[in-house]
Amino acid sequence: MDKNFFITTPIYYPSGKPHMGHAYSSIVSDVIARFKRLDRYNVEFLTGTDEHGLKIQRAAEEKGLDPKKFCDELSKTFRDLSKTLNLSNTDFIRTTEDRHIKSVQNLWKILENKNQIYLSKYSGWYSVSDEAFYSDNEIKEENGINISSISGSKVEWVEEESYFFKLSEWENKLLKFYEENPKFILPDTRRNEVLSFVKGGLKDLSVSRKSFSWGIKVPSNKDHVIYVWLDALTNYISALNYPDTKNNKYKNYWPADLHMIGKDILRFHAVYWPAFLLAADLPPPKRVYGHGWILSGDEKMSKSKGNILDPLEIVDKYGLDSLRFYLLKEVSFGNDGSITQEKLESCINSDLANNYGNLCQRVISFNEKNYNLLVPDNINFEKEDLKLLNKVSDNINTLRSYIDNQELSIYSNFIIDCLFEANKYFNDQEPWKKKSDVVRLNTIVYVSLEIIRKVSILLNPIIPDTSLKVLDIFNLKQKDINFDTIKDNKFLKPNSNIKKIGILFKKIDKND
RNA sequence: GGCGGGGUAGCUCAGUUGGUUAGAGCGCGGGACUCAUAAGCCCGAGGUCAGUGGUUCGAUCCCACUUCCCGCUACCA
Repeated sequence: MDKNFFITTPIYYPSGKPHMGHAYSSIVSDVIARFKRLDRYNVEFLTGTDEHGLKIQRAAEEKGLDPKKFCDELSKTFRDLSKTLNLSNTDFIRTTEDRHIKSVQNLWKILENKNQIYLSKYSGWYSVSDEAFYSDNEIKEENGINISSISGSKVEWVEEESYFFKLSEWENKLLKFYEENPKFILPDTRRNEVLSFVKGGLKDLSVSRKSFSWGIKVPSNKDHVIYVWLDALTNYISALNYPDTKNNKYKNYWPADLHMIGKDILRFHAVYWPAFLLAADLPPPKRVYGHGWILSGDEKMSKSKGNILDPLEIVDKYGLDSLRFYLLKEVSFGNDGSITQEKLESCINSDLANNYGNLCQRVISFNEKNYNLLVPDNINFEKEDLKLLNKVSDNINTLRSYIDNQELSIYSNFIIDCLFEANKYFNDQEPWKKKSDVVRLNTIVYVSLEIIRKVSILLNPIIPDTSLKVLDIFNLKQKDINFDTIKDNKFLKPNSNIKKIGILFKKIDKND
């Protein structure tokens, strides 16, 4: 039986350039996607851009560009980001694509036919830059213009006809759904927030706009465009060829296993999205995970504070795998985390250079001097050898459960722990003193090579480039990198050739 | 205001279904070694586990109150 897994990142609004938050959502999703592939799942991994709305329309007008042309440029920077971050996404969806427009309009018609959408009127203070409505008491006047007292951005009074989705009808059905699916929203603290929000009562949701035109037209009324969430969220099924629910992609991959998102868009994914789907008689996704934010030091990154760490600059300066590793290992997953150059440098030096890099270096170099780059033959495992190797082999299911519960920090720390033990093993066994005991010496070197192989496979989802570089010294190909070979304590063929290895991670001199 | 989460070593965080000496990494001090990117290994210093009171033979872990931080939400208007 085929094992299928569908994971998504949010689709990103391309009105600014990609920032660390985008990079983080994408990288953690990629780690999970890659892990599931190691475990021989067919993985569909979706990312993309959300391109409609007044903000984009106005920005395009200012530049005198056709909005679609404008979006082509913006979307490309996010497509490029996927490449820069070495994402293994299998698709990249844009909300301006025909497949998506068709999908959204179809979902709309179904909701309309099921009497879930009605025409009424909306009024309120609207901020274009925040894309949010504010109530009267959230507005103040400054220098003769009205601004939001929350965000400080300019607001305008909007009064217009709008279609509404009958969200209020879904309160109890959603609560029942949450109860029956206790792990639908993770982490638990986010789940609590959603629950108390829904229990507080749901109002019908405005799902169309007349005030601008850059969007997907309401099928039955060309004066309206479909408003943001009903448009954007639907991307997850558009990419599976919805409304054709009989095709293999949809059949294999929906409902999605995991929507990975930032905590700021949790409500839309955990309340509106399942309500839309239930209302259309479609199954909701299996899980929504709202991860934390990456702060610069202990502050939110912002232009005014000048503390923005651009992911592209970081990758350029420190290398992609260093950034990926840092975000996985150093951020307690689910909580907010922070990144600074100092912490990143310290992480690179301790974990990647001294611990992992140096382990590879010392073992390969020892092998070269004593075995001329051949895997030792004539070995005999003793207790301490098996203890080290089985630390990985015996814990495959535990590792699977870490990933399936999005316990990414625990997964990362398990690997670090293996590295410490491997270094300690090599130290304690003192192979440089065992040259007269040939079988023992063979075994120590063999075990050391094996543990490097195993750990490098575990690291593959996190630092794919470096992992492949290390596994290449054993002449392993992609097909050898999976959870079947990882269990094997004698995967390496005696007397086979291995390759020399260069410096994996250069130490960073703090005086630079 | 309501609800929720949290305050554990200099820093980042684990943990304890209540039970003799509370853990890891980084940083710091010392030691032995030499295969290695002056890396790795060993030892050590450092914590009244936010405060007060209670339950208990016994609380960092349970309860109450206080205080500080964060999130969600509401409203005073």
